[in-house]
Amino acid sequence: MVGGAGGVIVEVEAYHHTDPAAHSYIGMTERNAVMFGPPGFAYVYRSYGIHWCLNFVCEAEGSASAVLIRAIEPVAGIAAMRRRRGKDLASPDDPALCSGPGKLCQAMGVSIKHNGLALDRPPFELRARASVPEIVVGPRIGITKAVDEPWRYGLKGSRFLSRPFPKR
DNA sequence: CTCTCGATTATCT
DNA sequence: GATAATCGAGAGC
Repeated sequence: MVGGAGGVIVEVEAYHHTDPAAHSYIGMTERNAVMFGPPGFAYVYRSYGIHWCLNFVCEAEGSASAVLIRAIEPVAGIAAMRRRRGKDLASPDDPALCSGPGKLCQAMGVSIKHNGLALDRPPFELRARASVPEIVVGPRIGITKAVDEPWRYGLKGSRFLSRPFPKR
């Protein structure tokens, strides 16, 4: 979680430098430089000029890989997140609060200030899951290249996914 | 409920 | 100047 607000990650997408849709595909730029650095850091960028997206830099043979956080299940700081979203969400656990890259970043107040920060120091707090949940895999969403690559991972049956996964 | 389309701005070519 | 790993509103079924 981030800065006292956050929740359980329920959906992610994998990217690495051989992926045409990844920012690290073309090569290192000023923006994605953190992806080429050591793992365990946050990579934050702007999408369509108005949304923030949060990634975790991962270790994958030094190949500039990262995981995009697509959705979380709100657990802490829900009131603060609702305030930041500026929406009148009917139910306290409304999936619309964090069911998407842009939404969860807005909810947790993630911005360019968090780019390149370590995930094991404030305001970040990364904790391991108590047990291994059931995971499903599916095609990725919201990109224009290599959409069919099955690199989207989600928590099976979660109501907080940005979109439901296909049956398998 | 599903699908289409416009908004908005840092970054890249 | 063109592009984008999205969101949300609004039209059409």
